[in-house]
Amino acid sequence: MRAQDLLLVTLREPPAEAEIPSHQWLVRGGFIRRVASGIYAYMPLMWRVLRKVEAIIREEMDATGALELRLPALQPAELWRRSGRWDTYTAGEGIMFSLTDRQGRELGLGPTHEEVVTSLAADLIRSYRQLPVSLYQLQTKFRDEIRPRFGLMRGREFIMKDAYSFHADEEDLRRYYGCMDQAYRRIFARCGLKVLAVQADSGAIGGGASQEFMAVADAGEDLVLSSGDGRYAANQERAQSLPPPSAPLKVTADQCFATPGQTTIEAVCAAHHLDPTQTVKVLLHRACFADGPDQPVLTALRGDQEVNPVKLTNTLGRLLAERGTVLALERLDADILQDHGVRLPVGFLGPDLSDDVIQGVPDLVGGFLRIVDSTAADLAGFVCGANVPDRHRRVPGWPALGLSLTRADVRSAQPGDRCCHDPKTVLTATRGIEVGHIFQLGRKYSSALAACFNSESGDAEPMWMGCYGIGVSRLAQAVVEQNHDDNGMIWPVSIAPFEVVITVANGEEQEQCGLAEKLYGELRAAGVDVLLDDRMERAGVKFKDADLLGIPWRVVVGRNAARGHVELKTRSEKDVLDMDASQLLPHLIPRLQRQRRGGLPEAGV
RNA sequence: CGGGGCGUAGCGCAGCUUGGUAGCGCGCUUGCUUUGGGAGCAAGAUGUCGCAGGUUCAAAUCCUGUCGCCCCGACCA
Repeated sequence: MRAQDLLLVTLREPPAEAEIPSHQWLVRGGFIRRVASGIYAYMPLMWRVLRKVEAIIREEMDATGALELRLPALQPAELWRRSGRWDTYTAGEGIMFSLTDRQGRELGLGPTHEEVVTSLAADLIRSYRQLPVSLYQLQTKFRDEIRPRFGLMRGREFIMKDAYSFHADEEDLRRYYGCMDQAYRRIFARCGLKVLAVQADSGAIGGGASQEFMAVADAGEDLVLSSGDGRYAANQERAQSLPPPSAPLKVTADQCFATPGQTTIEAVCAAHHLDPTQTVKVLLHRACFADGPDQPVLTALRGDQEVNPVKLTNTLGRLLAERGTVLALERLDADILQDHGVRLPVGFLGPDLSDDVIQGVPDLVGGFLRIVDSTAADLAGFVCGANVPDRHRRVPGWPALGLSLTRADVRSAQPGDRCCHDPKTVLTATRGIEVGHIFQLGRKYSSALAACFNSESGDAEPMWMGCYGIGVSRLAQAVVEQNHDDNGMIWPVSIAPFEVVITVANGEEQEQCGLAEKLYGELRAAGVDVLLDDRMERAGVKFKDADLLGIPWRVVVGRNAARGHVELKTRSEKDVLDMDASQLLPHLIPRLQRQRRGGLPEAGV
């Protein structure tokens, strides 16, 4: 490709819309252009990168025996009603774009494809002899994100590789899940991406075990907690740890005491010589369901701990399984309660807060579901609010409160906490970009959509399913986020838009042009992805652009062209190698061949 | 949706407080010079000042509404 023909438009200044480096560089380099919020055009350079990423994914997926296909983006509501996800995905907090056609039929633009693929599997798979089957596609997905952000990182339209596997039993599902784990590690390594595999929450997709692949980056939206010994890593949403030990507190009698204006744990502790681990704090939430009024929830935690909303939501989903999926978990807003005549002694709440206080609040039904985190439940004696303004209470132990409580782990693990597997190591925090997520779905979708097969014994059984996603466009941007400097992007050879750029220092010098053309032809003949910068620009402009675009190898045909010499330089190193033009290919080709393998260990070298 | 901010030339911005000829830098076009790290000089083109109402002799500027976008919080590849 010649730069003349590339419609190369680079920007000298970072665009105002871009916040993080990878977004700025991609826009400045002319790789992407914003069309609307969260909607981007992939320009020719970006498209070349994406196609290379997709090729790597195809190779590795095919190697696991998966079959590529293409499912429709436009999907009937009926299918989603059968899995029970239509309402949760379109109503209120829903993430699916939906529409009605001219006959009044409801349709959705696919944010994911479990329903479609499962119903196909139900149609096609009759016998255990056909299993296992793994299907995948590379496709544009649509999600009505509340807040699109960071260019391709969180778009409303993005490219995703999604795969779905079907198995006769759980053991085979586990086996294939392990295969996918390995395939994913190879894919990311080949793309030059540093990732952490971490235990994850399954979220709206549901199911059993799941693992996320996190590209390490400060701009990442997720917090990963990992142990120094490499034996444990988890998304904070899911992470478990040993809480710091509590300071013992001897409470001989149940008694109230005055805490005027002391509405925070810190204030109470400071005024009464207490440690936060000797206190219990209370949080009030409402859990929203599709089928009616909200469930009030009271959560008690040890004073030094923070609630983990994901864990709490999951706990509520289990306890209230008959009400379906928890659509949302919201803090009970004291101001709103006050509008309905409910006066809460905020700052002085205790676990035994009476159900009476919320009677008459619209959209709330019944009394509190009371959850106590293990950190609080383990306290023998503690201090908590007395449910009366300006008063707290010493409690000799939970039996003294006479409550019906559900014990659960709903606290957030924190960096610095001791690890469960080895109390001598502590958790440290890393930020990460979720580039892949693999799930063992189990039989949730196959049961709902009657995707059954006849087993060896002749019984009809729902298939065991797994699903496996990679954010393709997000991955490409994550690579830039991990690989850039003050001058621009630094692509790994394996997914670079071009492997080599030939920069003609002075386009008016016949000798330079002639030699550059000759090398361009030779490199192309050798199967190298090469860009010839033949633009009528000054050398400085071409050097700046070559750096900005991040092409890994640069050949400069300049002042030494007269004696048949060229310069070879990599994007990431400063050193320049001056060599006879005839040496260029013998020197470059073997190195390129190695680098095309990405970060994989070299075989047979 | 809640909170904060911004819409002025292709890009980045000033002008708005105090209403009166729409500006700067980069980019673009032409010419000359220059030619190894975003060149210099000269000449030039480019705007329904987001949109709609209102106030006014007069609105980019003041008022009302509306749309779009960005940032901080709850969702996800």
